[in-house]
Amino acid sequence: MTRRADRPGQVPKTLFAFRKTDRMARYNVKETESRWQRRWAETGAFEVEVDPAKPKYYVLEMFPYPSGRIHMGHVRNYTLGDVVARYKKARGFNVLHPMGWDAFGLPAENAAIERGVHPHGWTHENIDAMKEQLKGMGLSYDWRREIATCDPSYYRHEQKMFLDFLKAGLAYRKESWVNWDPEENTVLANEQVIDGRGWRSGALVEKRKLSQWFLRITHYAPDLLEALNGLDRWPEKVRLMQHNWIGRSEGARVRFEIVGRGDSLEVFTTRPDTLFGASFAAVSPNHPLAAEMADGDPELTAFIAECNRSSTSEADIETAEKRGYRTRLEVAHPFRPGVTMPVYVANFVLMEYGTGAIFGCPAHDQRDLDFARKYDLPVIPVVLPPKADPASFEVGSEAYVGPGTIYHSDFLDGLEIEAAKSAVAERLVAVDRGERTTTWRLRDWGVSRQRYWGCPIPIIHCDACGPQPVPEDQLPVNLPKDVDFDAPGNPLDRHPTWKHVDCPKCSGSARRETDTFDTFFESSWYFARFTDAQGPTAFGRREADYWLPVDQYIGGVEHAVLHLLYSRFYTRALRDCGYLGIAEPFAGLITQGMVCHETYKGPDGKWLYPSEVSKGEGGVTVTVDGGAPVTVGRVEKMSKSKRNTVDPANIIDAYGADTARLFMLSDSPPERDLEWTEAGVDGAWRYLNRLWRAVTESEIALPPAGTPKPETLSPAAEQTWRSCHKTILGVSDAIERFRFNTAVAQIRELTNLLHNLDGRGAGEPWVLRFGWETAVRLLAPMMPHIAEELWVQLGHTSLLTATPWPEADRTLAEDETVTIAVQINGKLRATIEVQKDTDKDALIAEALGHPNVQRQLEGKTPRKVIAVPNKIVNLVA
RNA sequence: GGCCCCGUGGCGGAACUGGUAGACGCACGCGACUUAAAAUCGCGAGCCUUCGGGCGUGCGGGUUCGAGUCCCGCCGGGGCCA
Repeated sequence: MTRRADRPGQVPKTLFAFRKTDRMARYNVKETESRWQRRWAETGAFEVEVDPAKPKYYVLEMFPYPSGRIHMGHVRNYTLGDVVARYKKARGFNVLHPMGWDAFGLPAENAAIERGVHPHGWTHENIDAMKEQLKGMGLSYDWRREIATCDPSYYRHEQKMFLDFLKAGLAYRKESWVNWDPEENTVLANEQVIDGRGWRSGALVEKRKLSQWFLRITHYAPDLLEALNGLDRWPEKVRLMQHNWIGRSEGARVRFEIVGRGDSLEVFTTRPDTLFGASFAAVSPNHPLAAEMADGDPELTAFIAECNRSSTSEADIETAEKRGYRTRLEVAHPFRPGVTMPVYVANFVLMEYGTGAIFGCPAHDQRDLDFARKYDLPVIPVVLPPKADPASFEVGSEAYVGPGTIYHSDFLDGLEIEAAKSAVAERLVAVDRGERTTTWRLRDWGVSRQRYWGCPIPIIHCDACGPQPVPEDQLPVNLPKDVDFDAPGNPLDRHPTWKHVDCPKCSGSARRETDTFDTFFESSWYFARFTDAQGPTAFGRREADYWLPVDQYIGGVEHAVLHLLYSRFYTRALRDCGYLGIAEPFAGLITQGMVCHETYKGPDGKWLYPSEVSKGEGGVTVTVDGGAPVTVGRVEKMSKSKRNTVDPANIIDAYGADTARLFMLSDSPPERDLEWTEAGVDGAWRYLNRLWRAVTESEIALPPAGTPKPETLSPAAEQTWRSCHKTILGVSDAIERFRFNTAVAQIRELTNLLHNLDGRGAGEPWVLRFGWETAVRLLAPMMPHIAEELWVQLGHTSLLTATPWPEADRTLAEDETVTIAVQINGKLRATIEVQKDTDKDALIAEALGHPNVQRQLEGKTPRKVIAVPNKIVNLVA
């Protein structure tokens, strides 16, 4: 059985064989690829400047975190972007295609803690290593525009932006509840809390109230929602996710009078129509009223503390058991004189949503029902399902949330739900007990992190003057490098000198803010910095106006909400602070699928790397050393934990970048998951070699480059020539629609045709030259190195990268004849070859004359005949 | 639970607005070359077949001359929101 290299690091057997048998100039992948990479760099092939005379096109791939090594996800991402960039360049666009590093973040600090290396050095070493790897992929970046967000020349600008946001009221400070890891002395994001414990320390996470900086993303909530409609080159899926995340909901605020006190409890509800079904009220454990009632009540204090120990994420709250504590407070129903309801502190009410308080209508809300059953509260149905009998309708263990008619509800009786919502709101306004409102699920963006490796927040805290912005002439606030990671918590906090400064207002002694920005801050504007990466300001207005928005942005779906939403917000904030003139940063978006691989387990049940297993005789999978049986598991996303990763460095080393790139493009469309298979890479590799041999080892002497087309072409030559034109059109269209897999398929089809042309007929050598040139030019965005090399082999001296995209002759791409399917009763019975645009009657006559048709009809005349020129004939017998 | 997406050969996937289902590739089989193998090249291939044809795009129904494509209802997988 044939086998490819089982270890990615090993040179594939195919490569050995090829080298041994090849007598002529062989294709030396390594030498060729690095030579062209050098050539592109030397000629500045991808360096661009603002040029108002040319149409611009900005291609951007989500920049990586410099972890030190590229993974297959990067390879896929950057290959997709590179195809678009190179294609658009060939199409005459002034293409901006930059790359940089999302260089702040936790892993650098973890490395510092675990291995005693400084985040700065660690990050820069990683950048150097990854840059080398990226360069080996032959990507068409303008490397002069490279940025690293941890560089003060980058982050100083966002410090300035933050101060501008502060002035514009878009940034503010407030206390909020956070996940606190008591062992690490830091705040954790919700996704860093696993089962109520810190993801690294394993300590039980607490909720704490902390003063934090926020960006007022909610100010733009209506626009961020509305403008999704205009993002017509975004995947519907992503727009939907953002729509849900922003979560506009219409409802009402209702103020319930607290019995025996002068004040009232304000609740938000999306179902004001069910007000008469209310049987309790509940506040969040973090509601001021809860704190007030807990004062002197140890049991409630304990309950609140317990709630604060559990996760803050909505999904966790939703699945957790609904629990509450009954306070001694009662509230009065606004429209039911004399009726009062108990007030609970409940673990399923979120302080951050609405008003942090709800009324419970158990009959028509599942959470409220669960709660009511547990605490034995009344369940009063007020929405009668269509056709249900009011006398017998009851709510059991499932709340009724469907449509219906309101009953048991005084002045609302008989109304439909929507009408009842309006009626209640009107009445609430009339008695000054509430009104209609819209609330949003979206919350302001907390940007403070108790971390060292991030952008310092340019604020000075003065006991006398409060928080003061760092004066602009003192920017940037540089991160000090002399820090230690010996103790948990933020090293900036315990730095001996850094934080001690004078207050810019009163000159008294004050302290620097020791929190740093969330790293989503840096990625919210890097696309703008790329337009003018070396400039003294964040970016020039002229550059930004010319290049922005990004025409095509490409990255993983995992950023569908946060990064993409933050960037949309940030761009609006920058616009309103006078930095640029657009609202939407990304006009087009592709979210690529994951790169997956089979999983393997050894006899001991431990995961094995693909490089540790081998598929032997008869398809049995065994370990490479020892030959022990291996269990082949499902195809899953490549991950370190499952060990189903393949290192791109090994693949590029063994097969070259072109092969890796081709494989990334050929099998699946970009948005779908891609299964990495050794066999697939082999296929790409074989294609590359076949192509090389076909052009360089052909026994047919091709006419010199630029030879005019001969007068006469053999029928085969004519056919092939036309196919070239068809392929140009087809491939162009496929690339425009990002269907790279079908683009590759069409080129392969063309090269198969060229292989079959023996070159002896009239004009055939000319057509072969034209065909191979066409194939090479169409392949250039995908396999740029071998394309350049073959371009030279074909006798050209120009850089293919600087050569325009081939022009198709549309009249040649259209066939003179078409094959028409002939159906009888919708079933295919024959095909006929006719001149293009043959009219209906002629089609029918031709079809009826076909022997298969005559046999099938057995002399009968069809009852009905459908004929569509250039398409089909259907005879209904 | 709600909303959205996806179900096509042994496998990845093609099929633009309804019009010859399965392009291209992987795996497979046969043949050529070879002492032999690998590589390479050529050929074959959805399934069944009495070689006329029959059946086929998750299942059931519908619209249509005609449905992978449109509509309704299920089943299965995935995603987002609850």
